[in-house]
Amino acid sequence: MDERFINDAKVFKAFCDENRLYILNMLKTGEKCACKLLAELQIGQSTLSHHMKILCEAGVVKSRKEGKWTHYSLDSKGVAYAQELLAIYIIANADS
Amino acid sequence: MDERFINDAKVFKAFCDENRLYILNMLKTGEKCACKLLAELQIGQSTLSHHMKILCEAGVVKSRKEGKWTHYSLDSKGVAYAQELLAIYIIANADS
DNA sequence: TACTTATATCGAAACTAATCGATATATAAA
DNA sequence: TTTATATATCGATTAGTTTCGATATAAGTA
Repeated sequence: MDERFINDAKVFKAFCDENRLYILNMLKTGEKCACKLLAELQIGQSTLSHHMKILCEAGVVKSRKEGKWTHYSLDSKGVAYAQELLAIYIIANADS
Repeated sequence: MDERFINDAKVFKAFCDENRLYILNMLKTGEKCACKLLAELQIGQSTLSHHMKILCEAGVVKSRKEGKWTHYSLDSKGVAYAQELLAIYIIANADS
């Protein structure tokens, strides 16, 4: 198995959990503090931290520390990359 | 948790496994028989069948029976839907 | 410095998904 | 009808993920 497929699967894994989709949906309206995300979700604080790590490592979300708080927002570059990646897998073209 | 996020996560789960990405990559060049996919992959026949079911249920792949053989191909409608869905989650816009 | 608060990390439990071998089904061929 | 082949389903196992509570870290406040 080409390592490419393993790495690409990691990016898509960011979108495989309903809590993460809910988080992404909240971030669409702009940067949010972890505490604000936590208040909306029905999960514990450590679980949120885990999901934010997955989203950040997939590159679709970026974090910014400000004092005690961590603010999260969509990372436009990572978001664009995820889109391109999906297109690569499902859009037929002359080259492939 | 809104059921919407649970359902949408199911679509993205199609892309979360490296073997499924490899299968999608093969299908980009056109319809393939299960036996041909199996010959390329390092997995057992029952495992391939399991992955094809997930891809079909997510709507990104369709199957066609011809005698003893089952042929799989990308489903352009499902593929377009998956793309739109991803865009909904990660592309900021004025409405959201 | 001591205390509080925000987030991250750790370890374990619960849940989900991938995989396999065996078997079932269905089609085709002999 | 018997046999062979292609794929699907079943049950068990293994592997990976989500979740939690407890604790650690780090920043701000008294």
